[in-house]
Amino acid sequence: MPKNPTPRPPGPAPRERPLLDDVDRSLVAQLLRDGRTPNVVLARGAGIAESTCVARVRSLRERGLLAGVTAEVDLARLGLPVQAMVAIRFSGHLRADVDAFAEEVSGLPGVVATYNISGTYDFLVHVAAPTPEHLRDFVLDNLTGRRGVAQAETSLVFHVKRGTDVLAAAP
Amino acid sequence: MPKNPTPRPPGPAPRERPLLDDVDRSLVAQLLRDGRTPNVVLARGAGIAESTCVARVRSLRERGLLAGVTAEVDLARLGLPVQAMVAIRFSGHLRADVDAFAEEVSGLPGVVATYNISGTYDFLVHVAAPTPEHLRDFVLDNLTGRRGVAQAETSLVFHVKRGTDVLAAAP
DNA sequence: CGTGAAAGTAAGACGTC
DNA sequence: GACGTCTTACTTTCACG
Repeated sequence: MPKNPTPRPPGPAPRERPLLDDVDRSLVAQLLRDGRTPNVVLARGAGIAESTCVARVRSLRERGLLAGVTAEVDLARLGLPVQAMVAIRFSGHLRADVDAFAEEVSGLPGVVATYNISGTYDFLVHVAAPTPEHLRDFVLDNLTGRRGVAQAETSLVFHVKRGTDVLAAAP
Repeated sequence: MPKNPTPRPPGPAPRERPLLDDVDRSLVAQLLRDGRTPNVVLARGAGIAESTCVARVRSLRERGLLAGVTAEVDLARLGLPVQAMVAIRFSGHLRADVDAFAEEVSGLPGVVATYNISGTYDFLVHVAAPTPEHLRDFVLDNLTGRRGVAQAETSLVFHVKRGTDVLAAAP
């Protein structure tokens, strides 16, 4: 493992330089639209040679900017037509309880994602279930009853639409 | 285009048969973990021949079970360290306003996803911004001021953890 | 429908500028 | 760092069980 030239002390946002030039930006944008975009197309789109493109993408991966690639599935057609966002509020806010929550809940069947948030609620749990009954059971069995959980408010998710231009907000 | 043997009349959930056998399940699960999993590995994992695997995956795509493949990015490292979930409540609930909301908002820079939900709020907008100031501007400029929007409650997103076993809930 | 083997295509490593 | 070429590995097509 190559050690970083600047060991960057613990801090929130790595805000040194452009960090991403126009080429990187183009590559990330393309891979965001289609994670299986072939290297040739990637290279043409960014205006660089194929071999250079391989190197750039690898660099992006090694620097952690590109985390991974995942398939997008239609949960309804997979037999999970009932989706919900469950807002969770903690009572004691014990550090141990809060920390364990996301970790444990993310591994439960049907959990799409867990959001640790500020405000009225502490967590949002995005779940998918085969039927409303399954959803109810999931909430009662896995969320409401959990240590430290004070309240759970369930909202049905009618539709999810992914953003198409997230990157445009990056400096 | 091959026409469907069963034109399936308008209805909510396609709940005919297994719809997915064990092979399909294995393929989807693998592609969920890594959308770039090579066909060879996919085939071995599912216990089928490579050519069969190609056919199965294509079938899953054509049936709409596999929608697409997208790269996972580290928003913070991309210069968007401030994430928020903005809960939106509508006033009049005009069909036109509600319909247009998700469509338009999803295209705005910084928007990760838009959730149309039931309950106290009508929408959740997941956004990413470079700084808290940018977030504030985004909410005021693009959400609060929008036609039909009565209230917007912003919660910072500290951490997002994707579920690791969504499929296990499928029947 | 599933399979094996051959043809077509893309990805990754190397030497050079 | 970026490039072009070459080797390797993967995907895909096809005739067949």
